[in-house]
Amino acid sequence: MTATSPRAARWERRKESRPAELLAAALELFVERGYAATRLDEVAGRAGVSKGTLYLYFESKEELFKAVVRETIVPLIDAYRRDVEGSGEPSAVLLERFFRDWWGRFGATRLAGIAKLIIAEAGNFPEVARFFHHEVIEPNGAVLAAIIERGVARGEFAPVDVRTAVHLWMAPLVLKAIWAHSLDSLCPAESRVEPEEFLVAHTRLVMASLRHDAAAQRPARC
Amino acid sequence: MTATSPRAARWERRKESRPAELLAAALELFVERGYAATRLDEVAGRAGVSKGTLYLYFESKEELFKAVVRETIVPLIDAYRRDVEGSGEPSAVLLERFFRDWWGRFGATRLAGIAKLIIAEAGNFPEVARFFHHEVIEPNGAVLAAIIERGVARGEFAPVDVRTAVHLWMAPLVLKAIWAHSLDSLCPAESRVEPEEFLVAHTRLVMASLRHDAAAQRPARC
Amino acid sequence: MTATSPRAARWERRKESRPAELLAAALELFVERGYAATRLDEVAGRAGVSKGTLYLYFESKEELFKAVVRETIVPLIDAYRRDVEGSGEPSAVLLERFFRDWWGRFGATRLAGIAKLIIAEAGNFPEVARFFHHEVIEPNGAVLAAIIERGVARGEFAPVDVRTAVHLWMAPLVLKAIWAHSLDSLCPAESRVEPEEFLVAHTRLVMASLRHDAAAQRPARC
Amino acid sequence: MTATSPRAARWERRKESRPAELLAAALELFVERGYAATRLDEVAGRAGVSKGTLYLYFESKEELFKAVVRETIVPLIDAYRRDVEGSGEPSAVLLERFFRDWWGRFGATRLAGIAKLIIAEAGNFPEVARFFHHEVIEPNGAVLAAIIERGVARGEFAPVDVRTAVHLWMAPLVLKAIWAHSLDSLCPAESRVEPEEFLVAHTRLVMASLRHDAAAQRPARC
DNA sequence: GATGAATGAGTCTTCATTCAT
DNA sequence: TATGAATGAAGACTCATTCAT
Repeated sequence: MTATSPRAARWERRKESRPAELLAAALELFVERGYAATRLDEVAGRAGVSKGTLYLYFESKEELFKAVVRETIVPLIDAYRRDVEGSGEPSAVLLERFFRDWWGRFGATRLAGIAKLIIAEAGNFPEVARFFHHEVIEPNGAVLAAIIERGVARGEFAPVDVRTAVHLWMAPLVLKAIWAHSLDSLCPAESRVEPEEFLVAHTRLVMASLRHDAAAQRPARC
Repeated sequence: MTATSPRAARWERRKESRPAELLAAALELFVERGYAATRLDEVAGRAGVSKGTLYLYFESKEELFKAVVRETIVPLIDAYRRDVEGSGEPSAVLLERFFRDWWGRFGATRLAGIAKLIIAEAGNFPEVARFFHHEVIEPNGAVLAAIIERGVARGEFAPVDVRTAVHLWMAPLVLKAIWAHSLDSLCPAESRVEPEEFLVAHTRLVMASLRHDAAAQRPARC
Repeated sequence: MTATSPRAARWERRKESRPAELLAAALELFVERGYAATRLDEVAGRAGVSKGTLYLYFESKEELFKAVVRETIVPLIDAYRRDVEGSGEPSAVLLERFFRDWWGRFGATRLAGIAKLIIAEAGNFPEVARFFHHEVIEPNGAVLAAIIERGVARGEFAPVDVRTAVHLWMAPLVLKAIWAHSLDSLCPAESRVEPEEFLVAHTRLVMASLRHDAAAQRPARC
Repeated sequence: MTATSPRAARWERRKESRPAELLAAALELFVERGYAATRLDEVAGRAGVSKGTLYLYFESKEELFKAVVRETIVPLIDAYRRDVEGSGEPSAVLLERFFRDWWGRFGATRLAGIAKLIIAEAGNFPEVARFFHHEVIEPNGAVLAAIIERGVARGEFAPVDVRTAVHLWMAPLVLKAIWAHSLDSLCPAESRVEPEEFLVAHTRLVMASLRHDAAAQRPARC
């Protein structure tokens, strides 16, 4: 059990030497096809080793799957935790940066694939889903919540229900990230929206709702 | 198994109702476990028939899968199309009703499960994913786009990029719907947000962004 | 058990009412595809009845198979037996007529298909093969043997080993008959020989060997 | 299972020899039972491997079948082609040797089983049947035809219709060969004729027909 | 460590057979 | 009698896992 996360006993990291290529290949295929439809033969093939070699590093397909999730997530989370720090800037700036960072750090990375994978496999691997929720979703939500609370406390934002806001504000980014690993590659390009454009619009949307007069909650002209 | 008739349990002729029962059982399992991890044995079992009976109605597992998607979607879409009509009401009312209807019609129904399933299986069944995109996502987006354009044209809404807005505004509802079929059932209840509450907050968020002064696109206090 | 054949106890005929269409359809398919590859569904379909109806007349696929063999063979054999009678004609005439009759009665009829079928299924249905041997091959050979013996006894034919001659002389006709149900339909027509032509040549071949001077057994010029 | 090596019985690596062992086992069973009635389990069992191992070497049952046909035939044909050469001997000697060689090379070998198999499965595998016709039957017929033509050209044989003669003269040997794989093993030994005896009689029959005076085509005493 | 041939439990699929109608 | 929906045992095929090399 590593020292970084005393919470999840079952999710300890093992040999550091474990070939990253195997995990990378497995990640790609699991994301692309799902757990059951991914064949270890192909994972091995894509990593350039023989099938038997996989078993030198992972006890079973299921352990490989868990390792992929764990090893992909943990470094991201660890790095993330180091970065989230207060500052004297306006909360709106923090918020805007939070969204932009999230996209750069998570939405546009392999974590997005993991998210899709976990949504797909939650029913088959509840424990993995819970791990993901606990290690990724909750901490991330906590950071966003802290920014919101800071903004409200400092009178910068209109008061909101924080828990709801966290869900509501994350959703577009999360869905966009997931989408990139499923339908986007299959659908006509002209119906897609560029991430940057999407990100800007999303930020604008959130910001608009935070203005104090927005709290009046009346749509225009009504 | 379904105790609708007092006849013999083991052997029953029900050609009429069989396909629907099989599709319902298959839908549940496909959504819960994904395509590959769903055993036809179990589908049959859940529908109260033997494995062989499945093959009287569906040529193969893949055909069953496609039928599940098609038969679940088409009636919903058909009903939906009949309902989408103009009116003299303010666009904001239309919009609000659109979101609420969407949730009632799609988000809270089995279509949400299908959506999750298709996201998960897009890589394995690209044509099914395309079908879904073409039959569900696009038409739905078109309706929302029409409402937005109407609002803008009538001067009720501030001008927006319609395509982006459609994606942005649908995302929270869609993700909420998908979530209900994956992580929600596994995660602590206290971290969840009630759909009604979420819907209200979402509507408020969108409405705020539509006020003409919101179009100034400056976050509060900045 | 019918009176016509007291030998084969297990091969008794049953209900006369048994639809001939079923047997005819089954015969065609069994000959064409073999026992295992023939589906009862298709037999029923070709006979224009439902699958269940087959079971009103035959206890199982195997019984159907045996019935096909039995019912096809027995009438032919019965008719055959009535025809084989002595006469004052030269043995060569008898022999020639025997070959021609055999072809007309057997070689060009469905019996040829049965022969092919039994050769193919002998390993799986040894009992059926034995029945065929006993009811068809042996009696037929006996008739030919009688003709040969008559010819030799009357000094018309050079002496031969009767058992060998029977096999040797029947073989071309039998193979030709079998061929008609397997390779002939698939192979280029120009490589085929017309039955009539073949029959004539075969008769000539046999006749040549029966001339007394042929018994010298020296090929030409040697 | 094959006790060639003293190593572990259950687990053995023999990539080199496996295919041949599998083909041999498959040949036996296909010939004995036909295609459909042969279980891959049994093929594997007879070859001393597990079912899955078959699939390391052959993609499917059908491919195995085709491989059996191809691999059994091709070497025989190849060897055969190398042997067929002219000589200064009398054509009658060539002809006699042809029959005897054919029996030794084909009639008494596994090719006879293949022939039976193909006759039985022609309807289900027409392309295999065509392959057999093209690769075996036709070339073999061509060799025999060449001998006949040579004999006629040199005035050694009476003129005959070559195509008919080829069919007619091959038939007894072919049927005898086929018979060995179907009815012969089931029928009383006393009704059988030894191959050697049969071969001699057959040769004699053909030779008799080739004498110039036989060409008169009148049966004895007629 | 690395390999890949071998294994066999598990799935999809077929089809002979049954039986309520 | 006739039907055809339903059954379930059996067979082709897959693939995670093992292990001799």
